[in-house]
Amino acid sequence: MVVTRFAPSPTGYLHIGGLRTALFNWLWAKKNNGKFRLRIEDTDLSRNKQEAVDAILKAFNWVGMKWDDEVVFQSERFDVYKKYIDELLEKGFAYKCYLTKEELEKIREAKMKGEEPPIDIRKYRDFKGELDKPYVIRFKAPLEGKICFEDGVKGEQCVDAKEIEDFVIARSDGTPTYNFVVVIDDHEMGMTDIIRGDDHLRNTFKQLLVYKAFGWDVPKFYHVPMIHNEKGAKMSKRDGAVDVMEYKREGYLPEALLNFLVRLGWSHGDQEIFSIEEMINLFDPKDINKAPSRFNKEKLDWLNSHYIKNSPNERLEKLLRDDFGVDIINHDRKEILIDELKERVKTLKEMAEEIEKILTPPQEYDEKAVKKFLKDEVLSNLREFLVFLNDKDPKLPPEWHDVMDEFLKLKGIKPKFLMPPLRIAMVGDTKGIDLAALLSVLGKEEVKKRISSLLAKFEVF
RNA sequence: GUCCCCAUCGUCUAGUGGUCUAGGAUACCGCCCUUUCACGGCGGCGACACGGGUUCGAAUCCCGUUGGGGACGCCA
Repeated sequence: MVVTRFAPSPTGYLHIGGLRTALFNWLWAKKNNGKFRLRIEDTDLSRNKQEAVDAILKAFNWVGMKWDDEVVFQSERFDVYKKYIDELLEKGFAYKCYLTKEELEKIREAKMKGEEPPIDIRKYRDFKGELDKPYVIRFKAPLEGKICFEDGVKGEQCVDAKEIEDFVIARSDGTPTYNFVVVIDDHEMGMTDIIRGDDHLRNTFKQLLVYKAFGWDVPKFYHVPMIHNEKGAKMSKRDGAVDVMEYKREGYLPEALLNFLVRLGWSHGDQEIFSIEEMINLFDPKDINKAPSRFNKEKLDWLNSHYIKNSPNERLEKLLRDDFGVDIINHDRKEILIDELKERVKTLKEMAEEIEKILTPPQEYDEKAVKKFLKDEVLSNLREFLVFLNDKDPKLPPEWHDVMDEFLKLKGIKPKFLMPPLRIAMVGDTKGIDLAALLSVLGKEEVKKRISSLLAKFEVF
């Protein structure tokens, strides 16, 4: 059985790049009728935050990716790790290192500058005694040879053993570190396939050594290139929306986000639109690209508008109410309103704004529009239309259309002397949904009110 | 600095030696539809980073250059 996982560290929110990695893992598990598991990597107690965990789980809920079994928290498994660390210590695969933080800092600085470190990081590798000083536990990495593995995306990956240092597996406070616990958990959780960002490629070699030390089977690795920002560099908070939930707040549908993300670094011929079912059926990590890709908001917008168009009105109404505080559930003409709007907006947020704009009487009138369309004779048209409306009772858009037509014929005037001004009276400018639909949504009384308001402001007696 | 990864339209990508005068999508531009703005329809602009090989033949294979990215923690 295929078992995959997503293993975020709780740092505040679910990152958009993390979501794509999670999606790939989830799809692959689903496709193979396997399991997709969640593990919170919170070994660094100083950074552990409960709200962060909640935020991540919430994001998963929003996009509808369900994980199997219970969520594993590494912070609750320290005794397990301790056992394995002791085992490595006993078998001579690991050792206590008494180097101080200051000494380590010097080594690190030298490495970054490309200089020879002043102190050998393996100083205590063969030290037999015990010192009454704080220590970390390091893994004894091989001194020579090559370490290799077959990456499912990038092919065979090798590194010279001397490139891999004796890495820390337990801190001086006894807590275990990432490269160690990942292996323990992936093994105990039965992981068969690991799809993760290629920023982990280097770590894989260290992890391989741990697998080997325990004699465990090594899962299949797939290292997927990162998502870059629109400038081509690693995405960071500076780039705006990196928090998945930000997309919810901005009015994106989860399936649009998922569709967008699945096509970032993965493709299936020319296909652009994928339902969740199609993604599951068609996804295969062997089709993941080797090159990093850039985040591209226009494409996301396009997908989102596609999914909005294809959403049932009822769903849209609920989202509008729950997420944007625009409640039109009881509005008589809500179907017309939603039908009109869903065809033209890119986001739910935009839709909510449009609804507000329509349902709220205009506070002001667009200057340019007024100048262009509200000539004196036009105002008298509006006044006459107001009267004309008295013994009419249009309800649906076609009826409103007929009423306007009739009026135009009766007066012998062109549409532009009635329609744009009418629209200005309704919403304050000349842009928006079909006029007949707009009038229908507002209803005759409101239409009259708004015409009167406009006349009151511009009519000169 | 060291090691590693990558390289097709602005962007996401198809493409695995001949069917490529390189396909799709998005963005952009134009036309049509339309009282308006959008949507939609149609059309257009637009790329194999460069230089060497290999081959009858290269976007596809090899080498180098350039460019971009990543890793180098008692973070994950």
